[in-house]
Amino acid sequence: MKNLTLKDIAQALGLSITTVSKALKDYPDVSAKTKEKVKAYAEKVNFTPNAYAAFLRTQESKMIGVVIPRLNHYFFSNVLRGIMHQAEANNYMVIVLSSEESYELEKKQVAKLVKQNVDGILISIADTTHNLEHINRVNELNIPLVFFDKYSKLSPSPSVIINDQQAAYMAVNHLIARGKKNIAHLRGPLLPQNSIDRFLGYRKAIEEKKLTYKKEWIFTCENISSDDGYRYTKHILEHHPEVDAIFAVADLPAIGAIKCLNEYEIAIPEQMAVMGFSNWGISALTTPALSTVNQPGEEMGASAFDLFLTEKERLRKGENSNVENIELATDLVIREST
Amino acid sequence: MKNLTLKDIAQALGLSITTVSKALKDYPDVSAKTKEKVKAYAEKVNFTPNAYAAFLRTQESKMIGVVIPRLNHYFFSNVLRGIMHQAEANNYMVIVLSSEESYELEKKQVAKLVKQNVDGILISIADTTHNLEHINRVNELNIPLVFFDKYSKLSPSPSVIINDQQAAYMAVNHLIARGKKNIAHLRGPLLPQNSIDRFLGYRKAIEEKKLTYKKEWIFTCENISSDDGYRYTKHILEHHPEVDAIFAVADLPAIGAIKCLNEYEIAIPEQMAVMGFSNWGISALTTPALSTVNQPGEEMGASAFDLFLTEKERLRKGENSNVENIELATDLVIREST
DNA sequence: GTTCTTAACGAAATCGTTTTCGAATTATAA
DNA sequence: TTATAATTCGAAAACGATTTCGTTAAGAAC
Repeated sequence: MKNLTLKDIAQALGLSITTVSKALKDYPDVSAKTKEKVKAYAEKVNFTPNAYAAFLRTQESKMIGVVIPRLNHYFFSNVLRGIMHQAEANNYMVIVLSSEESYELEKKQVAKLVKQNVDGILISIADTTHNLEHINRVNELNIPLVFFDKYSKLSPSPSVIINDQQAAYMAVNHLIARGKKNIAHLRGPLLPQNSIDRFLGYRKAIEEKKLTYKKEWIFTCENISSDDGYRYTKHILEHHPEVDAIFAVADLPAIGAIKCLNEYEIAIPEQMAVMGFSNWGISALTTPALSTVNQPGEEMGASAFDLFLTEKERLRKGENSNVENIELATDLVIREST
Repeated sequence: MKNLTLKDIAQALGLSITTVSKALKDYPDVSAKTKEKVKAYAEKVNFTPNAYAAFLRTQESKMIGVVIPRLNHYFFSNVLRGIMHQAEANNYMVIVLSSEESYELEKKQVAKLVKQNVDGILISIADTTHNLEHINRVNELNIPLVFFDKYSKLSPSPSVIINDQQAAYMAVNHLIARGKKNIAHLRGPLLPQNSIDRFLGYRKAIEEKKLTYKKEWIFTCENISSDDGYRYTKHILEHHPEVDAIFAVADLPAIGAIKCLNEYEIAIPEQMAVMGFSNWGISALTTPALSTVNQPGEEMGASAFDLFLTEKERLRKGENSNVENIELATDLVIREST
């Protein structure tokens, strides 16, 4: 019942440990006959080599670490799913750690993964991460690192992201096409690139169509929470009655906005349209259902893992080739709120 | 920059590997002076022993495996948070795997964890798990295993759960106290214990207060999805107009119910009250906000990890003492829907 | 001076796998 | 028949930490 070792197989078959090991790895200096015999037996007793012992020789742990800003976050759950699915297909185990959107914790988690000798790190950096020393240290150690979704332009590591600016641009254009003229924006915190890009996409659409752009219509959701959305929407209703649409940096603030509008009995989308971003599972369940931008989470996770594999290969054979940066397509999900 | 070894420290300090190792682990046969010296140096160069090499000797991987039915599930995310927090405090790494509510996949994931030599397994079994051979195999291998939330009465492993029956009983009593007399129940699948218990709590409350109990008012949500809730609520409106309250097995079906009621412009809670179960983050954001039962997710995770530690200790020194089963308290969260 | 304790340290075996390098056997060529 | 090459296998040395069991040296007891 206990986990078997090469030694057990060798004894059972009257071979040496060496030969058994080589047979299982298709070394050319093992006869076809013994290979067959060994493989058949290994299959029968469900043998898999001890990962820890193997690591000691190969220095490959067959584990990757993933650092995400939050665990209970619909989008990141989907990304994780994609990562794990791909990892499984390639015989990797996944260690998931959360930075809780804290730079300090993020540093610790990365250090922990390095100490664990993971073969690579996939990371979506925290909103508060302003310094990339911890990432650079990973690079110096030649450990493959891949960004997904929230990256930093300060590091040359490969990444898989969406074009946030263009996605936001499309979303706001959709509001404009619906006849909205005074569009407020609930933006994200100042640091992360995607919150900047979504804001830029918003402004580009507004300016291109020569609509009113007002600083007073921009609100910063520090926590990207529904509460942020609720509070700012109330403020908009009370102080900026001319606003006829809200574009939020994420679904959660958008849902908070809808909650507020419902309480004030404002007709959605006639009096006020609301647009979210991310397409969380719940966004289809609000009344009215929320229009939003679909982010392909699982696809992003799978791509991130694939990028890790190519990056690992790249590092193995010198630094000649260039790192890859993948941009995934998004699409608008039009529901009842616009 | 590379990860240091005992050898490096030994050379730097002019000691043997043995002494360095023993100094770091406070062996009594090392002088206080050298202990100081070694510890100070190890601290300075940020040394931590290689986990893989250590495993080979001690057979302790300092990793635990967690199997949950779904990744993007608010409640389980919270449980995970609790587990990870406690694991971190005790220097354990966590491998998370999802069974996707499939018995077959659950078996595979457990087998994978065993092959990885995890020190223990925390598991919440899938709705479709009807056979506990895979769990029993883990027990036979003397690997500590702990159930959380969804357990099975067929295995003697320790568990941390809530009293589903009592929680449901309290929830339905609250509906009754609000003057509701014809209460329908959107129950979960037939197999998992907690869906059975919530149903039993519902029936107990109904029968105790001599209210009408009708089989036609019980609906089985196979996927515990919002869609289930939406569909059955529509059915109730069309075929059972006398029903004045709905008690759902979980928040998702309850939110589907609210969505449906809003579309039909049924007044909530006057014409129809709705009660959920779990207190998901979104349940506060619906219009009207959903009343529900709060499940202490993080606490459950932390307790599950603690149970793992005591179970490990129990196994280490023979099977004399009894396994522990912890029951956490729940509480009603009354919002606008009741 | 001899014997015995005790304190402080190290040599070496071990965990299970990988891989290098030789040895042994067989087949081929001269 | 002998020399050479090809084929198939195994011995042994890593990887890095842990732990058993000795060894050495200093001090205590006689």
